[in-house]
Amino acid sequence: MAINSTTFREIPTQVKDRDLVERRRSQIADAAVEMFLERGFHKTTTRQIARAAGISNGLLYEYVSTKEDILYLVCTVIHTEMRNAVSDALKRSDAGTHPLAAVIREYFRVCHRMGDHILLIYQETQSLPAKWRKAVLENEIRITDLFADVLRQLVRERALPAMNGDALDLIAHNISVLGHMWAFRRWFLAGRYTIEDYTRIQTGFILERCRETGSTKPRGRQTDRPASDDSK
Amino acid sequence: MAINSTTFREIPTQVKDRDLVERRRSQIADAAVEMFLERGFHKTTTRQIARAAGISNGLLYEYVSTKEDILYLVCTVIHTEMRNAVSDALKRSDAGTHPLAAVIREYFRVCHRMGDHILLIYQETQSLPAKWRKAVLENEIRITDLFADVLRQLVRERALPAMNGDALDLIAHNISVLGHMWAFRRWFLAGRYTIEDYTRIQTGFILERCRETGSTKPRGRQTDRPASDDSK
DNA sequence: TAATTTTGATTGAGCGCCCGCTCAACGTTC
DNA sequence: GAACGTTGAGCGGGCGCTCAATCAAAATTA
Repeated sequence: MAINSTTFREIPTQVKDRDLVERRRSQIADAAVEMFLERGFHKTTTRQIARAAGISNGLLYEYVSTKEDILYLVCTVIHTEMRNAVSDALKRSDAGTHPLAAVIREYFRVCHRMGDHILLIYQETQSLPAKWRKAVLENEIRITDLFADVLRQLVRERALPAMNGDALDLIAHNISVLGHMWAFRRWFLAGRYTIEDYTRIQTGFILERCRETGSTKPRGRQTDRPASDDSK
Repeated sequence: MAINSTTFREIPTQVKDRDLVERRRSQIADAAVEMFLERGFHKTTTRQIARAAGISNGLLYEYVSTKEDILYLVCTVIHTEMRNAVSDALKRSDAGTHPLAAVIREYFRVCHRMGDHILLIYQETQSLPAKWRKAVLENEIRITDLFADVLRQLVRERALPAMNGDALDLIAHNISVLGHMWAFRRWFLAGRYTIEDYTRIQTGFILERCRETGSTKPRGRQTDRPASDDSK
């Protein structure tokens, strides 16, 4: 998995060859992801990472200057993969269902597949130096923004009733987090729901208000109310 | 904050005096909570904990046999406090609003107050030995169950429309997690919503389906549909 | 009651290990 | 023979945990 070029520039290195840096960092990140998933960040040693990446532990420190750098690489790789998976899914427009339902289904599928990775980010973000923690949290928001964009688009197309911005943004956050919820409560939820059931029920909740308006042509029963009826 | 007597018995000790054990463990847990909130579990040393608790680091190990034991104490203390806060809130029945709205408001208030504690549990649960991690996760479910109980009660009283068990349970989980969401996305959300706004909008989403049925006397517009209308 | 022993709580110096990180030395390529 | 990439032994320090010694108070004895 290639590493975001921004991240690439943020972490200093002595090595001149740009391509080599990117390749080595990918090796390192890929090896580290595996180990962090298994043992967690703190219980994994830099020696183990180097060995798994197939390089000496001295060389490791030519491409990275602290162990936290590695964690940052890992978080970036994970977010990049999630973002790509989600935005790929958004492109494949899925006929026959409500477009929002399709988005949610694809996203939840990603959360199902990458459950451990999501957990890892929740758990280890705090171990990053402030500057990079901020970057990681903002990556999280960038994924949420994908949903907000879709929602706005659907409102514009009248596939969803009009609503105010605050409510719309929160729906985007809810989609994000309800996906994550499957990841961090899977140990419990998977015992009583399949991911399909989970997706169906949650989609029901999220779409509640526009459910009866059909898939693309809303009857606008509620559109007369301008927003989410929470007029202060 | 007194420590759950179950936990009390789970952790072995050489000290005979039961009261003393409980008192000392409270000292230790209280000191540790503070330090874990500030520095995190891994960056806090047992020496620091002992010092903050006002005892020698040798004595620490008379009441606890590993550093992880301390983390378990801390998690238990936090869950006990949350559970108490929530179930206290449930007793104070709040007239004038939909009873579920009152529950959500009180719970979100607790999440707001204890945001850092909630984060701590999300982050550090993984560091516990398997046996206690399980116990901590189950404590999380016990809180969720409080909501499920309320929901069932409200359905019985017809303050909420009938719905099937799966959907009802998931609503309880959603309430839990949307409260947590305020904790772990506060750095972002607090910039655009007050906790009151957040509560209002989220309550709107959760109550969507029974919103128009009034606070206690539903008109039953939807009760004819037996469940959450997701008939497979 | 005074002296003595026993029991249980407490101390803190220190052991042993681990792990992040460095650096002198060594290829390799041009 | 530069320039660059790579190696791995080893330094330095930190930290979880232990244990012989100490203190306090209760129990026992005279």
